[in-house]
Amino acid sequence: MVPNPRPTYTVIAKASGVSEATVSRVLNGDESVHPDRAKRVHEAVDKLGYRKNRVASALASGRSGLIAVVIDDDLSVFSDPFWGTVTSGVSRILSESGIHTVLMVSPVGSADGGVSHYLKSGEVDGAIFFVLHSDALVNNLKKTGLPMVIAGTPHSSLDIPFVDTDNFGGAYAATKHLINKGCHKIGIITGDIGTTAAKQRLDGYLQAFRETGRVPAKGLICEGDYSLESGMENTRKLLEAHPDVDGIFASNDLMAAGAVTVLQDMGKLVPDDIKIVGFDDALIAQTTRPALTTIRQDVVALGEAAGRLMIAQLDGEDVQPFITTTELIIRGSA
Amino acid sequence: MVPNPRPTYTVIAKASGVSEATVSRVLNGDESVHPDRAKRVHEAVDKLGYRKNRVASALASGRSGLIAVVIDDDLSVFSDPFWGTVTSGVSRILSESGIHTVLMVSPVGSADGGVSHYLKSGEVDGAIFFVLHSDALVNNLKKTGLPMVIAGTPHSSLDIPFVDTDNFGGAYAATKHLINKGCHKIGIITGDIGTTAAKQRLDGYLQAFRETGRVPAKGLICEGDYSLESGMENTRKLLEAHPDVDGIFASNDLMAAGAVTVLQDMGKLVPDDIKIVGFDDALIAQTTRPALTTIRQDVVALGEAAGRLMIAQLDGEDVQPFITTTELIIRGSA
DNA sequence: ACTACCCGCGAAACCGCTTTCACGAGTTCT
DNA sequence: AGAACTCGTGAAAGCGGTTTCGCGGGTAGT
Repeated sequence: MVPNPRPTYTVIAKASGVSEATVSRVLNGDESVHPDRAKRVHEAVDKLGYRKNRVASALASGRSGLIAVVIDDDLSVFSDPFWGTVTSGVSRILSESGIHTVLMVSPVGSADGGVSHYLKSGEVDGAIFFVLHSDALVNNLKKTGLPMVIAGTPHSSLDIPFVDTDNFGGAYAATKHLINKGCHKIGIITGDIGTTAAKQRLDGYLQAFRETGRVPAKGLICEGDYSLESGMENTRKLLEAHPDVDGIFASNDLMAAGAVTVLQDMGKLVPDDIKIVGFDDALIAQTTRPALTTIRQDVVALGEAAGRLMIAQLDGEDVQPFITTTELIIRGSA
Repeated sequence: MVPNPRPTYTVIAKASGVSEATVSRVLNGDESVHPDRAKRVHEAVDKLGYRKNRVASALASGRSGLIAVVIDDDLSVFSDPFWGTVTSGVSRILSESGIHTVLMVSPVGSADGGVSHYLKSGEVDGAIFFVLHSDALVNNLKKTGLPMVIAGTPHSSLDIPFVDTDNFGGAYAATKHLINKGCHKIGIITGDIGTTAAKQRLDGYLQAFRETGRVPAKGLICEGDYSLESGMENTRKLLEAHPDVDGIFASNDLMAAGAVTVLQDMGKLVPDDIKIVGFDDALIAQTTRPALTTIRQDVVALGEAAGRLMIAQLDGEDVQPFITTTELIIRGSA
C-alpha cells in the first residue's frame, strides 16, 4: 500500500557508510562526530527525505516532544477569545522548537483525576496551566519534577514559574485616569475575587485611591465575576448605593460594556455623567458606544512568554516569572 | 529519584501469572482470553495502578492516539471565539475515546510545508481542518489514507467527510425574517467570499429574495470579510448606493455590530428605520444596543460532530457529512 | 481410535531510535 | 619506549508495548 515507506536509521546508516549510532549522534547535534561523516549523513538524510520518527525517538529517549496546555475549565472559556489567543501564542513559540502542543480543556478537579494521571504518565515533557482554580494539582505535580508554567499568578507562593499581566499596575493606571479626569466618586466592579488577577486589580484601584488621601466608601466596591450580566447587575447596585458615582473601573471589558448599557438605559450619559474604564482591550471595547477606554494587555506576548519559559526549563535554565506591561487606551468612555 | 516507577507489562504479567502477550491482549480487549485470566490481569492492573505507556504503544502499534486539529490561519482566528469553541468540542469528544488533540495553528500554505510533513509522518492518526483556505493540502493528504475531517464545506467536491452549519438555511431564514418584518430593500454584507460559508450565506439570501419575485438591485450586495471594520465600511457604502435601504443581513454578528454603530452614528434608528440581522449568535450579539436578531449556530455541536466523524473513521466506519441546523434568535435589531 | 481442526496462550521478534560500553588508534607524559 | 589518557566510533542492549508464530490440548469428524 505504501509505495515508499519512510526510511529508518538502518537505511541512512547504510547509505552514508556509518553506524546507526553515528546517525543518531549526528541528528542530535553531537559535536564529537567527525565533520566529514556528519556531512555524509546529512547528505543521505536530504537525499532520502528522511524524517525522524518522533514516537520511536520519544520511547527511546523518554522525551515526547509534547507540551500539554491544560485549561482548568470547560468549553465556555473560549467564549472569551482571551485564552484562545494565549494558547496560539504558546503553540507558535513551541513549534519553533519542534515541540507540539496538546490541548486539554477540562476541569482539573482533584489532584488525582485523569488529567493528573496523564501528566504524570510521562507522555508530555511539560505542562502549561491556564485559569487554574486551585494550586493543589500543580503542587502535587511539582514533586514529579515535571516542568510547569502557570499563566496567571498562582494563589499560594509556589516556586513555579508563571507569566502574568501587570494587573496591579493596569488597575492603578485605570483608576488614576479616572481621577485625573476629575472623577470624585469612583466605584469598582471586580472580577471573580477567587482569582488572583481580580484581587490584584482591586489592589491597584485601592492604591490609586489611597494616594488621593481618601478611602473608598462602603458600597463602592462591588464584586462581579467577569460576566456581562454581573457587570450590569453591579452597576445597578453601585448606583443605588451611591447615586452620585461619577466613575467606574470595571475589571474587564465585558463588565464595562454591561455597565455602559445599563447606565444608558437609566438615562445617564457616558462619559459626561459617568466615566467608565474597562480592562483587556477586547474586541468588545471597540463596539460599545461610546467605545471603551480600557487597559490593554498584550495577550499574545503572554502566551509567547509562557512558551519561552517552558523551553527555558526544558533546556535546564533557571527561569524567572514574567510580567507583561499594560497600556492605557483612551477612547470615548472616559 | 522516582520512588515508584510506573509498572510495565513485565510486572503485571508476573503479578497475574500470565505472559506479557496475554496482558496486552486483555488490555486491548481481545475477547479470546479466558475470563479468569483476564480478571486476574485486571486485578493486577488496578492494584498496581498500571497505566499504559502511550508512546511505547504507539511505536509498536503504529497508532499514536493523537489527532491534529489544524487551523489554517494565524493567531487572529481566536479573536473570534468561534473556532476556540469548536476546538474544545472536538477535544472533549476525542478525549472520551482516549484520544488527545494536538493543536496546530499555522497558515498551511503549500501542500508540501511543515504541517504537511508532520501529518504525513505518522505521528498523528488523523487530522481535522478548520478554516481551510484551499483544498490542495487535503487533496494531497488523501492519497496517504490519513483519516481527515473538514470543518466547513470544502471548496471542491472532495470525498472527505466534513461538518458544517446550514449556512444556506440560516441565511434564508434571516432574510425571510426581514421580509416578513416588512422590509422592502434588503442589503447583504457578505463574509470573505473566498470561503464557502460566505458563499452559501449569500445564496440563502438570494433564494429568499428570489421567492419574492424580485431581484436584488446592484449595490445591495456588499462584500465584507467578517471583520468589524468591514461591517462598518460596507454599511456606509450600502447606504450611499441605496439611501432607502430598510434591512441589512450581515453574514456575522461582528459585522452586524459594526453596521449598528455606523447607522446610529448616522442618526438612523435601529430597528425603526433599518432592521439588521446577524449570524452566529456570538456574545457580541447581546451587547449591542439594540441587541442583535441573529442566526444561532450550534458551535459546540459542530465540534463534537467533527470529533465523532473522526472516531467513526478510525473505527473504519463509513461516514456521512454532518450539517447542523440553525435557529433564528429574535432580539431588538429586527 | 485416528486424523483434522480449532483455540487459548506463551516465546520471541519487532517497532525505530537512544545510549551505554568498550575497543582501537592517536596523544601526551615520564 | 612504555604507561596513561583521549577521542571517535560501532556493537548491542534497551525503551515498553504489539503481534506473529507455533505449540499443546481439547473437540469434532469418520
